[in-house]
Amino acid sequence: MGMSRWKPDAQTRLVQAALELYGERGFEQTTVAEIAQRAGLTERTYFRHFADKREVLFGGSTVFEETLIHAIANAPDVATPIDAVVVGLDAVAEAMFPPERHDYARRRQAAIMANAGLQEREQSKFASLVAALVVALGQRGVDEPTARLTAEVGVVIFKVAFERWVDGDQHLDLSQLIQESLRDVRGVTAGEGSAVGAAA
Amino acid sequence: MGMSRWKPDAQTRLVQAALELYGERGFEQTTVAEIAQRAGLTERTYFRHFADKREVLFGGSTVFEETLIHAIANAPDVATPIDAVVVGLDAVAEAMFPPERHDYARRRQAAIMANAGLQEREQSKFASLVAALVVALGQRGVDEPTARLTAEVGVVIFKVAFERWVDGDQHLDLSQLIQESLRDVRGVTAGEGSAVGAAA
DNA sequence: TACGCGATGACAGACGCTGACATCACATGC
DNA sequence: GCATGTGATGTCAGCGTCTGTCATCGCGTA
Repeated sequence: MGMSRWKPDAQTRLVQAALELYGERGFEQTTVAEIAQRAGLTERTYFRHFADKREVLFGGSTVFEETLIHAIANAPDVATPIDAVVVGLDAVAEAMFPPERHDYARRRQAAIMANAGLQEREQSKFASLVAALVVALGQRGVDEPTARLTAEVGVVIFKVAFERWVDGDQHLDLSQLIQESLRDVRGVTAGEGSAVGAAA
Repeated sequence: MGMSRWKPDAQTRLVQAALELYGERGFEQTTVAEIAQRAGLTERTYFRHFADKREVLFGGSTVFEETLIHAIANAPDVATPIDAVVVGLDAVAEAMFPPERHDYARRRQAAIMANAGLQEREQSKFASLVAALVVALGQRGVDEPTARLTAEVGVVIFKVAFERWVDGDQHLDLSQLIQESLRDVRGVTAGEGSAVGAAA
C-alpha cells in the first residue's frame, strides 16, 4: 500500500513540464520555478536533476553517445572510418528514434529552434559527439587527422538526416535518410574539379 | 584641452580587460563587474557593449562573416561550391589572421578551451556561419541540400585548419593550412561503394 | 544661448544557480 | 522490535547575470 513518500519519475515529470511550458510560453518566458511547480517539485530539486535550465531537453545525449560508440566498436574491421560511423548512426536511429518518438522529437525541436540559447546547447552536444567519435575511431586504428575529419563529417551527416526526419512525415525512416545524407556528402566533396552538379 | 568626457575605445578596453582576467583567474572566477572596473567602466556599461559575459570574446565574428560572404560572391563562376567556400576562407585568413595576430588568437583560444560555456558560444558562432554560407551559396545557384552540406564541410575545414594554426608555430600560414585541410576532407569522404553496408 | 544627442552612471529588481542544513519514508543490521 | 543510516526532497540565504528606467553632462548645432 505504502504510497511512497514521493511520486516516482521526478526526472520524467520535469522533462514533460518543461516541454509543455516551453511550447506554451517559450523558453525565456518560463522560469525554472514554474517548471518545478508543474512537476510537483521545487526549483532546488530541478537543479539536482539537471545542471541548468537548458539541460532538461538534452537528457538523452549520453545514451546517444554510448549507443553510437558501442556500435562503432563492433563494426566490421574492414569498414572504412566513415562507414563505421554511419553504422553507428544507424544503430542510434534504430534505438532512439523509432516512429513513435517522431512527435516528441518534433515538439522538442520546435522549442530548440525558437531559442538561441537552446540551439547553442545543441551545437555543444554535437561537438561533444565529435570528440567521442574521435576516440572511438582512434581505437579502430584510425590516425588522428582522419579521425577528426571523419567524425565531423559523420555528425554533419546525422544533423542533416535528423533535420529531414523531423521536418518530414512520420513514416520516413531515419536510417534511410542517413544513407541519403551520406550519398549527398560524397557528392559535395567528390569533385576533383567536379562539375558542380547543380541538380537536386 | 579637450579631454573628452570619457576615454575612447571603451569596447577595446573591455575586450582587453576580459582577456586578461579570463587568463589570470579563469572565466567563471571573473565577474562582469571586475571586467568593467579594470576597463574603467561600470557593469551596466559592459552590457551596453556586449550582449552577455561570453560575447566579449566573439566581437570579430560579424567581420568574419561579412568578409567570407563577400569573397564567395566574388569567386569565379566556374568554381565548384566547395572551392568557392575555400576561396572565401582564404580571404578571411588573409584579412583577419595575419602572423601578428597569432599571439592574440592563442590567448583567446586558451580562454575558450578552458571553459565549456565559451566553447558552447564558439560552436554557436560556427553554426551561424553555416547559415550564412548556405545563403551565399544559394545566391550562386547552388541547390539547398548541396549548399547545406558544402557549408558544413567548409566550416569543418576552417575549424581544423584554425586549430592547427593556433597550436602550431606562428610562422605557419593559415591559408596554406586551409588547403591541407581541404585535401584531408577529400580523402576522408573519397570511398565510393566501400564495402561494409552491414547496416540494418 | 538653447536644445537635442549620445555615452555613461546609479539604482532596483527578476531570475539562474549554489551551499548548507533540515526532514522523513524506507531499508538495514542487531 | 528498535536504532541507525540513506536517499530524495524541502527550506533558506546569498551571489552573480542581465534588464528596465531615470539621471548626468560634454558636445555639436541651430
